[in-house]
Amino acid sequence: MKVSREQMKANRQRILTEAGRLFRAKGFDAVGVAEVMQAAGLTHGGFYGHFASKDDLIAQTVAHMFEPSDGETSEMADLSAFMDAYLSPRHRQGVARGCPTAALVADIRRQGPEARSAMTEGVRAQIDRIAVAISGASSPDARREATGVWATMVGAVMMARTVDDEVLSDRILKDARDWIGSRLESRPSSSQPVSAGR
Amino acid sequence: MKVSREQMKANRQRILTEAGRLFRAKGFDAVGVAEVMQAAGLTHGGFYGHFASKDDLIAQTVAHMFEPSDGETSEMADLSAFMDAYLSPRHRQGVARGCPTAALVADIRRQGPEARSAMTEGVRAQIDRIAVAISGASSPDARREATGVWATMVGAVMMARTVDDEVLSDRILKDARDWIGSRLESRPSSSQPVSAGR
DNA sequence: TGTACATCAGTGAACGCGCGTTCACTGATGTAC
DNA sequence: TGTACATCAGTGAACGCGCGTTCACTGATGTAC
Repeated sequence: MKVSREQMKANRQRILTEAGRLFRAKGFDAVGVAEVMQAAGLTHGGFYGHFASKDDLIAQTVAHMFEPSDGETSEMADLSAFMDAYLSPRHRQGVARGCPTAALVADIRRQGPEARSAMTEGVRAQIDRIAVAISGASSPDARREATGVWATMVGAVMMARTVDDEVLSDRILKDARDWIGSRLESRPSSSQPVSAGR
Repeated sequence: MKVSREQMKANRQRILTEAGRLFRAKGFDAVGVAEVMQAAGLTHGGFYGHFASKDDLIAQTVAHMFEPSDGETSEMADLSAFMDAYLSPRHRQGVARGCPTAALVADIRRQGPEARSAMTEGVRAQIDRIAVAISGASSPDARREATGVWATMVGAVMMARTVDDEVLSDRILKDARDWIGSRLESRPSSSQPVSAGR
C-alpha cells in the first residue's frame, strides 16, 4: 500500500542507516538487499522504488555514512579525547556504529567510482580536521602530520579487530595511542574537535 | 587422469599461490573456486581432492601467504629500505603480490578461526621483526614502537589504495613515510631486515 | 469541506544466474607378481 | 625387467541454494472537482 511522502522519505533514511550498520558489520557482499530491507522494516520488493540497484545503494550508503550527523560540527573538539575513544576496545567492538573508514576502506576499493569518491572526500576531510586540531590551521605541514596520525589510527583499529588474541589486540590499540601521543606532545597544539562520521 | 604424487603436490602449491594472488586482488567472496582452479591450470571438479571446502582453501591460503618464502630470512635487512618499498606507489599498485596484511585484514576479520589465527601470528611476527630492526631486540619498548610503525604503514597503504585521487594517494604514502621517519630518527637504531610475507 | 478516482509505495511470488559442491567417469600412475 | 591391474588425481556435467532483480497486484494517499 502507498505511504505518505514523508513516510517514504523516512523509510529511505531508515534503509540507508540500516545498510550502513550492516555493511560495516559484514561487508558489502555478505549483506543482501532483502536483509537490509527487513532491517528497515520493509519487504525486499520495494527496494527498487528507492534505489536503482544494490550498487546504487552501496554508493549512497557510503556517502550517507560520511555526512556529518545532526549534532556534529565539522570541527574536532578535543583531539586527544577523540583519539582515546577511537583507539579504545569499545570502538574496536562496535564496528557497526563505528568509523566507516576503518570498517570499509578495503571493501570500498573494489566498489564503483561513486563509493570511492565519497570515501576519498571522507578521508580528505578527516585529515583536514585533524590538521586543524593539531596546529589550528590546515597548513601542508599540519596535514603531513595529520595524515600520519590518521593512518596510524585506522591501521591500528583494523589490526586490533582482526587479531584473535585479545591481549595483543588491546596492546595494539594502546601502543598506537602512545606512539601518536609521544609524537604529538612535543608540538605546540591548539585543541579542536573532530568527527569520525556517523 | 591420475598424475604423479609430485605433480599433485606441485598442483596444490600452484592452487595456493594463485588463490593468494586472486584473494588479495579481489577479496575472498569475489573469487570463485572455479576461477582459482583455472588460474592453476586445472578444472574445478578436482578442487575437493585438495581441500575440504572453500573455507578450508581460504584458511590454508592465508597461512601460506604468511609463511616466509624460500629466499627470505625472518630478519629485516634494512628497515628504512623496507619502509620505502612498502610505502611506495609500486606496492600500492601491486596488491596481488603485495603485503597480505594490507590486502586482507578487513576480509580476514569475517573468516573462520584458522584464517584469523594465521593472520594473528603474521601480525605478531611482523611487529617483532620491526622491533628487532629498530632496537636490536624485541623488548616491550621496541615492540611498542614497532606496533605504531606497522599500524601506520598498513593504514597508509590501505587508504592510498582506496582513494580515487592519485595526488592525494601519493601524498598519503609520502606523509606516512615522513611521519614514521621523523619519529624514528631521534632513536638509536641498529639495522635489521624484515619480510612482508610472500 | 466532502467525494470519486488516479497515483504510486510497498507486497510477495517468481525468475534466472552464479557459485559451492557432488558424482560418475577417465586414463595415467605405480604396485604386485 | 616386464606385464596386469588396482588406485586415484583430475574431468566436466549436473544439482541446489541464495541472491539480485522483475512484475502483477494491493490499498492508502492525495488531488480534482
